[in-house]
Amino acid sequence: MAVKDSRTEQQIKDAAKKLFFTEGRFKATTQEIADAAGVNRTLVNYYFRSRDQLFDQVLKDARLQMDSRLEATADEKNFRKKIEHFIDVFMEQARNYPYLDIYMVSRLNDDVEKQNEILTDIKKTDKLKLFLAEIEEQMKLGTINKMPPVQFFINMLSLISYPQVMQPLLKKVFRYTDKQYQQMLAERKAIILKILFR
Amino acid sequence: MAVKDSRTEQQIKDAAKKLFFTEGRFKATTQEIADAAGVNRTLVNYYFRSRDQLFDQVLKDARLQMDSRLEATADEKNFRKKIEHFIDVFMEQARNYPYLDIYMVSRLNDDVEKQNEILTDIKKTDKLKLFLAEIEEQMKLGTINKMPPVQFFINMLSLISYPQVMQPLLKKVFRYTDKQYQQMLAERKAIILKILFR
DNA sequence: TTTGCGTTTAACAAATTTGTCAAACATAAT
DNA sequence: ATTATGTTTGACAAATTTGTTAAACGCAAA
Repeated sequence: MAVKDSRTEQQIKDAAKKLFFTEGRFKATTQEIADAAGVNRTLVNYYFRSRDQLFDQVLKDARLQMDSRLEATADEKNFRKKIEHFIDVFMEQARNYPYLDIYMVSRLNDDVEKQNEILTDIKKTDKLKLFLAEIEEQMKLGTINKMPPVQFFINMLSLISYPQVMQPLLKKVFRYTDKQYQQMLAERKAIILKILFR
Repeated sequence: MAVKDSRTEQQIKDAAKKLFFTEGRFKATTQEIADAAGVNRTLVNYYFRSRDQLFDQVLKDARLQMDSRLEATADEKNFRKKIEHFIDVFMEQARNYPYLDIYMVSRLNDDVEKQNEILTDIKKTDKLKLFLAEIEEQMKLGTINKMPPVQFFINMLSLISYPQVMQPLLKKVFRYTDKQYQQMLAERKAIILKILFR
């Protein structure tokens, strides 16, 4: 009998993820996704039944990605090294999937009423709680400036992600070539560290 | 004769801007916009000819808004006060139109090829150049940490805007009520100032 | 009142996007 | 070679969204 193989299903999902998360083409149609995957459009229905179900699969992946990112705590005792590791992970993520976060926000805004069930039960993970506690501890130790730990966390996220999300616009504002912008982004790890550690 | 009055045209544009910039409903249809404006859908075509032309008008407004924001330099001699004024302006803007920036990015990503002419000639304004020069000067004076002035500017933008853009998601992650989140945002001016000024 | 002109509306047409289905296809097992 | 099972395709139907048109409407000037 025929083997239930076919990487088509994955190809379609990957194409959708690339369009949404990497290229920020939020209004991509199933036709565009199929084209990007190099397959016939009806295969989207064959494998996912409907456009919405494909989108929900993709959203679910985004959510898992975010969860795992929030859990991405290093087995590093040294706090500064741990933060460095966080920045590396987040920056790499933001480089590959600059629009992942705002895709999720966008989906949240789309429904408003429906409150997409995939995004309902997002919550502080245990690791995140532990991390926030550790941040607070380090503030007491004086390694970093005192503030609500959540603010420290949000600062870190902001400084990493926003320049990636805004890349198309900021490139125009500053008249930067792609190379110049990447160079600027590369400089940021050190700058962010300096900011976070007083 | 009949007066060429009718605030309908403006109502439609305002409704679109609210949906796009304030609510982040990027996939809003003309029907939804008309509903939000409380008018018949065909009036969109009557006043703007086509959906795309309305969207371009809205985009043009966004662009003007951004331009004026980049120009929003205070007649303030004291550098710190000037930065405070900037933060106030940007925070207020981000509060009213949290999705304005990413709407523009989204539009830039939509076309890719076409390179929407409305967003082609965005560039460093003179005021922005002057501001960057002033930032550099202040670094020499030691008021703020040394780094490429553009990085200082981007840090400021990131710390202000990202928490607003990500509000729907971060509210879930941290299990914050709306009130708690607004409280957290309100705390940020002082925190951002502390970060920017060493 | 009537005329003129801009505005609003509903019905309709066109365009775009999504979903269905039956037939063709591929390939491994019989 | 034939069969069985999963995959792919094109043609078609349905749904959604956008655009057009002619008629109705409102109101001020003649």
